[in-house]
Amino acid sequence: ARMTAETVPVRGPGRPRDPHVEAAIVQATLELIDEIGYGRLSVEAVAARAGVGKATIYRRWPGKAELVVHAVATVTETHTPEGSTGTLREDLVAALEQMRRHGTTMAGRLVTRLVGESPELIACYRQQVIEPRRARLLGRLQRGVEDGELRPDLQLEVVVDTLVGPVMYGVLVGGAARAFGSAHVAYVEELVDLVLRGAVAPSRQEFDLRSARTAYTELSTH
Amino acid sequence: ARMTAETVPVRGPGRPRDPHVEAAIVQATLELIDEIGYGRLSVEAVAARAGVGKATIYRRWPGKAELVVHAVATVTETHTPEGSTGTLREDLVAALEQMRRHGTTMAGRLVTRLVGESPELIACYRQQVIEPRRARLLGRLQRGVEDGELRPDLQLEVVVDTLVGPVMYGVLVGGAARAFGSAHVAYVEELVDLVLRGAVAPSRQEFDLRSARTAYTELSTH
Amino acid sequence: ARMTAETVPVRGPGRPRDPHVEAAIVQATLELIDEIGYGRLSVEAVAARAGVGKATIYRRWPGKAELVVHAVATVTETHTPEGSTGTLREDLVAALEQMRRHGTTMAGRLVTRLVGESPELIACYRQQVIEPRRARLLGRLQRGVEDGELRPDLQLEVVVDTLVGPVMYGVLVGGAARAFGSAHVAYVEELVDLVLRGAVAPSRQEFDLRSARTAYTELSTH
Amino acid sequence: ARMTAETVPVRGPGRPRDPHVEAAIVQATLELIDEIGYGRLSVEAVAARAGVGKATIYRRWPGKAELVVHAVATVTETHTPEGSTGTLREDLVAALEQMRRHGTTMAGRLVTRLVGESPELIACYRQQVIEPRRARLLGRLQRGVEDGELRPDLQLEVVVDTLVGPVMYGVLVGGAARAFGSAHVAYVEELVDLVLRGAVAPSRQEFDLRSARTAYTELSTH
DNA sequence: ACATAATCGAGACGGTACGTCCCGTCTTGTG
DNA sequence: CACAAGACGGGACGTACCGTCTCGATTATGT
Repeated sequence: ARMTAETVPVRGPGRPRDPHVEAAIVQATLELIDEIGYGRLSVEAVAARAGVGKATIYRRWPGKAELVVHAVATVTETHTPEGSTGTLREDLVAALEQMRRHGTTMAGRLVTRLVGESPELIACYRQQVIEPRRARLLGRLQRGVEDGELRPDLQLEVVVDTLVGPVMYGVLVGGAARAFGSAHVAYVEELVDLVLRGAVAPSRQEFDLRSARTAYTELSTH
Repeated sequence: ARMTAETVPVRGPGRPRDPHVEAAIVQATLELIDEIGYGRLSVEAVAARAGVGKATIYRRWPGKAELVVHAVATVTETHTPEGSTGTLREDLVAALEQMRRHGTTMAGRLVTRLVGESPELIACYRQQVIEPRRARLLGRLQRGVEDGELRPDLQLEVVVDTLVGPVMYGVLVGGAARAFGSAHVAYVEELVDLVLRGAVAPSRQEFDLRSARTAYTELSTH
Repeated sequence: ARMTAETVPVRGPGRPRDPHVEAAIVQATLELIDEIGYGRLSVEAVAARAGVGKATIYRRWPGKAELVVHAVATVTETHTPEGSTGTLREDLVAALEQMRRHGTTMAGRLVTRLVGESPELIACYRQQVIEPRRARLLGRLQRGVEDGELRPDLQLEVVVDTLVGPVMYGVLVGGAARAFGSAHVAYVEELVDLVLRGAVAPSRQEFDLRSARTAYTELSTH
Repeated sequence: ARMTAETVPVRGPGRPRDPHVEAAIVQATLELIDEIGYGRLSVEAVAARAGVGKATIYRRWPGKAELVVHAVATVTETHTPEGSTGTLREDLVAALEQMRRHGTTMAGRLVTRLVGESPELIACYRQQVIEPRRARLLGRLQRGVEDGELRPDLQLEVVVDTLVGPVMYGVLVGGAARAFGSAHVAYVEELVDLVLRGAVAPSRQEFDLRSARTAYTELSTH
């Protein structure tokens, strides 16, 4: 089943779809999720608030879940800072920190609510939101290998998971990230340090990791 | 809101509640969650499958969410496997592997369906299933520190997350674990090796990690 | 397909249907047909006015058409004057006149609107409304034959049609009954006289028909 | 409300209307009324079957009702059969028989579907189909009176109804005509005989009716 | 023994929302 | 302009469940 509105609408005959209408629907959806939550949200209410017929919504998305995923993804997609100009460590921390913070925003919490709705939804969410970020992280790690900063024998896919997994798991279910105050960047730094320590090339060990050492230790004794 | 059926039903006059009925309801609930998911599950269907009147369900639980939490809690009451007697690496791999396999059982699939549904559901799941396992892993790591096997300056909570997170995230959402065939133990081994490499005390590095190195590499080139 | 609510509800298990509810629905239906017509009538509006859920209506009737037929039939069924105590001519005139007037009442106009909706509806209407009246007329004619008042060689079915047909056709489509003021009983009398003149036994001719001769002639020159 | 397409479409500038299009629409309309009835007919379906845009229909007729009236009127434009050259009885039987048979054609079935739909529809049908036939019958009866064959004190309008009513009522709703097989001409003959017996001048009674007496009697005892 | 009282299955009830079908109007691009 | 295609706001359709409420039939306990 189609999961999202076609991004390029295949200009056929007939009146073309009004992009303003789509924007209004997405806007109304986001507002309503924020106000009453996913569970209580109804397509009927979305249509009413957007000043739109129900059929206009169902013409674009198969159902409520897909509409919401698309709406959330719309909000999410933005803020994709391109370049990575810092240290490897800095870039990883920045990317994960952004991911972590995303989990605490409205949009992130929405997604949290949606994952697990159905296999299709998970697939949709992965494709739209997760994979791009994984890919970006993967690219940065690849460069690390090329620069001789990381060991050449790493399974980078696993390394990415080892970075992304704890953060997203913390967002979805809650682990140390919650227990020790996921609001703080120190958690992410500790995570990156741990993984990098096992990932950097032996010759660089001393050089790259001597930073941000104390922050988390101090925090965790609060 | 009350979350579970009263454990001791205030023995008074009148016909007592039939425990077989409760069992049938829970069974039907679990089956239906597994088959069609929480979202599409209806109390009506549960009643029909259990051969029970709707009122009989509402007499015990305030609503669908509470029923489901109770049912899942019933299943996931931990059957804690015995202690750890192997290497640190062996023990970690074993624990994570069990966790990963759990995600493919019915109970595990149930959780997948429930993640993100509601704070109560997550809380229940964490308390019943996750925390015991985290605690066990944490204990094993602590022993590793005491044995001098692991660095003494580690934030063990973060280390636990770094091990549990990727596995559970793979189960719930799918990452490299899915891409490279999460069915294989090699994924878990690669993960443990990566983390341990960053976690073992410098003096033990050479000693502990020279194993299971090739398996994953070979697999991933299939 | 079932066409009407079951008259005797086959007392099974479960909560029995509330007869007050049915009455309210029928009442609301009749009111709304009267106010806005069959075409503009909606089950939704009926439910709202009756203070009833839509499902409660659909539990009893398959759809709008059947509901309306039942409601109209309810109104119609009443006013079935049993005995026939007058002359043959008087009884026939009375019966047809009642039929004609019925066509001008609300209920009658409603039926007019319904006939032609679908073959099923016509069948339903015939069974519920027309056939009983035809049967009554037929019975009266039969008595006329037994009394020696009518010719014994008549096809009474055809005679019934010859009496009912013009009246109902006038109601449905409009003929002389409309053109000459269907509001007046004289049309029916003229019709009965014409038919009887061809139906009475030769020996009774002079005796039975010498009445009500002039009324219609006078009217038609208005 | 305007009822038909403009007959002369105000020849101005721009592309003229395609007459083929109009024909296709009318054809599709008639087919669909015959197949699913007026109630279930939709402009959308008409457009689809005619291979035409909806706007093209609404450009010609204000709505569904008017389209249908126009389509039906198109079909029923009377192909008036020639005069009457036989006996009074023969002519009446022939005229009514033609009417009866008409009810079994597509055009006739269309009318069945339309009766009672709306005042406009009935008016259109009466004007287009019924009145010409009534007028013809009336004329023939008038000649019967002039010839001294029929009683001079008859209300001929009522006599026409008494002949037309049963036949049309049988076609529309079903009476004895259905019960005894309206497919047979004997029904019409019995009807005509009954009415004529009450309508012929006393002096001619013996002379005119001694025919076709037995046919129906035999049929009805099958 | 027998009334009392809570349970059970079944299912009707007033509602809310679903996703679909048309209505009649309006934009497109192509003759 | 007319035309096909089809999007649009709107309204009703008939269905599925919600959580509540009778029903009649059980099944214990407390007299």
